[in-house]
Amino acid sequence: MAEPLNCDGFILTRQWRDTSKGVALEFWCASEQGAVRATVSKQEAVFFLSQQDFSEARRLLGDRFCVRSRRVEMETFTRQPAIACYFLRQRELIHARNQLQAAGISVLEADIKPSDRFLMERFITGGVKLVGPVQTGACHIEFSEPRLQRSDYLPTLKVLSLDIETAIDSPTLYSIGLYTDNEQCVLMVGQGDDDELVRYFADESSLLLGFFHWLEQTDPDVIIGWNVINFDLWFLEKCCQRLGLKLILGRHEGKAHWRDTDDSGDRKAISIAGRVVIDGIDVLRTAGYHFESFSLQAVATQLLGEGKLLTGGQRGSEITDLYRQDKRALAEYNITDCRLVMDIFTQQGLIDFSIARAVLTGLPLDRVGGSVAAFDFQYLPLLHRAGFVAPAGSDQPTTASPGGYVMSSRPGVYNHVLVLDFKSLYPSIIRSYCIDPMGMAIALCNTDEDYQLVPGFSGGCFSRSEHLLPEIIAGLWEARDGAKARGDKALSQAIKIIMNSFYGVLGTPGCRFFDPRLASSITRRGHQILTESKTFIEQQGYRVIYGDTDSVFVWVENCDSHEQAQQVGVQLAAQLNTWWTDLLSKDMGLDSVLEIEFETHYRKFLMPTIRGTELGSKKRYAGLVETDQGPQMIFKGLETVRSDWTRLARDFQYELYRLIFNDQPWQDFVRTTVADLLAGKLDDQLLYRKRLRRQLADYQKNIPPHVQAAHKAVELSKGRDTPRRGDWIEYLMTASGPEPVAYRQSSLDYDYYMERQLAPAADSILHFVGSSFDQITGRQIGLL
DNA sequence: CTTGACGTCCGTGATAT
DNA sequence: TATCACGGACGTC
Repeated sequence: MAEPLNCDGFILTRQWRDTSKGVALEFWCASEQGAVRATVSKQEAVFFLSQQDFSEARRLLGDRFCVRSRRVEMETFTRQPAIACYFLRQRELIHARNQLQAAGISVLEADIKPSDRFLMERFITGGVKLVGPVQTGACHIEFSEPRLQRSDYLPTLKVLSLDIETAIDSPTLYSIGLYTDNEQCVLMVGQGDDDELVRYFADESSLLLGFFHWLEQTDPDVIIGWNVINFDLWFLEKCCQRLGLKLILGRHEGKAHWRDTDDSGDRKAISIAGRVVIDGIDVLRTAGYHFESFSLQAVATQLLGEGKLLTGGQRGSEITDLYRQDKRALAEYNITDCRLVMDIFTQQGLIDFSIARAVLTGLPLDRVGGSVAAFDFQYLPLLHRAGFVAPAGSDQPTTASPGGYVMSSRPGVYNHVLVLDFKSLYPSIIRSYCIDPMGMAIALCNTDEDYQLVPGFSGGCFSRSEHLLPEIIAGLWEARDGAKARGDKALSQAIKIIMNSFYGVLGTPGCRFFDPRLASSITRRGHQILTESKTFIEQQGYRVIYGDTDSVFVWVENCDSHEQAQQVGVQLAAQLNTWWTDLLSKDMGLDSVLEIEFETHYRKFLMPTIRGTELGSKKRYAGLVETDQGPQMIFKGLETVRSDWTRLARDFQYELYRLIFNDQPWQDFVRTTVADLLAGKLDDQLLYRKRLRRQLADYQKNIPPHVQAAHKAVELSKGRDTPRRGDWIEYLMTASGPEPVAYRQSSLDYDYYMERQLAPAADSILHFVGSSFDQITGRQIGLL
């Protein structure tokens, strides 16, 4: 029986499908009352044409190419009247779109999925108020034809951390670890007495069926894991195919649907009705975390200070040994990995981060990437209400627009260097200079000579009063300030990423609003702002020794105290802000939201030269800052922070810089390091680690060292150890060239390490103290 | 399916000397 | 044997 209900929910999944009566939409939500399914049927599919193209379309396809059409109160970006064309089903829309596009007609907004259009036009980005009749009796709440409205509701999601264990060399499933806040268990293939942790199943089929049953009973909203889609779930999919089962992971017996997200088929996406799958690696990347290795072991160690129960290269065979000899121990290992993933999510607030991102962008909770889609979701509904239809976007080859401005640097070792940087430069340019796709369309079509435009670059210009993007950015900016004030780092970070991506998409042809004039009007304005800021600072009597995109590095030459340097920094920032505000106001009548901040004071600073020249380097420097915890070294771009350099070189450079920055003797340290290296005391620091960025066979033009090592690994393991794309190659440099660490045959080439690792790591700084690695070590006899 | 430009460094392999 | 252009990896913003 049906009774009316009013309920707040949060959209987990969205789907559309064609039916005989029109397009049906299905939304699964999480709510206080449990899972909710809302079905909305009889929706029309829609795209737009300019009036002129509409006439052409009718000539091509006949009067009835769509079920109805309507002149709407909207214009194209070339200010032609727009016609909305409606279809009973999405497949008919797609058919018409393909025919029209083949005839060269611009079909507008034909790529928006019906479910997304439904949500975006209602500004529903996550939270939703559902009002309508519900069916009771099911294990979830079933809304039929409800009204959906945006709501600010934030859910508490039920999370399952999942991890499977398998044989290493055959597609055999051993166990599935399942970890929620309320229950932890391991389902395992084998004989044994069930206990509080482990439940045994006779074979893989019964284990999988047991898992599906467990999932239905536990009914989580979110499944998390580590590479969980491409490894765990894909492995289970393969098992199911082999055993003639269906992978039932969704609510209401929903089968998993798979989609390739790249050409190679290496990366897949999964969609499951009513549940979202969030991968720990993806969400950390999205949130801007960076780790040298994203292995669970490495990340858990860094974030939680604890690691897995089994580590190291022999893990695969250890798992098989455990499976044969000690299933209870394997279960402990399995559930530990589940717990580590859960702990990482909890500690770092990754579920809250995902929710915040979904709310801000309108993207599904589990969507990876999606900057272009996020822009559409925010922009299109506002654009429509402002009376415009979005352009079609083109795949024409385009003129490139420049990126950030990187100054040439003045190399040297300095005592006091200040870094001032513009806070969210590109977003603040968009706001201050009214950068907006619609605003540019309006300005370019304008014929009134007295109309006051905001000039851009590369032929771009903008309406002073009619724009959308500056307001969108301003809204995000305000939300970010709020998040910062509340100490909500995840949300603040999420907003920062989204603000920047809204600039990024305008510069990529994948975005329908792409236009080099838009991108250039942002980046070239950035060049101007940086260059003129430099001039201003130099007029105040300071040298600018470097700058990159949104920052300037200021040398305070005559300075003898930390306090004095700080004062200069604060003062310069204030002066620049006033100066820019006045300039925008006087010259262009604009309200500046540009804001430069005094960010860092380096007590010691090194700007290296390009190796083997006297030219200043870019994107590489180091310095010493005073913090509450004492002095701290900062390295950017140098060997110390590069994962493709050996531990030897990285630690050596760090320590050498530390000594020199602290005016301590360093010569003995260099000599000792060399002596230790030659004595074989540092052999554990000589490993090179590089990623195979492509398939082994694709390295044709030349064979770099790590690829040579990979080939040797294949050969020496008789093909059992064949590195694949994306794998790390670990190798050592030996008398016979690079050799994989696991199959090394020749002796280590210490000379090579001295010449190619220690010397370059040291010379960048020794250059400025009038010395060199060779001079200290006496490795080469001069010719004089 | 889809933010990117800019930059350094090492090593390879071709070419000139 | 020296020089050069390019491929490849990884970093900064």
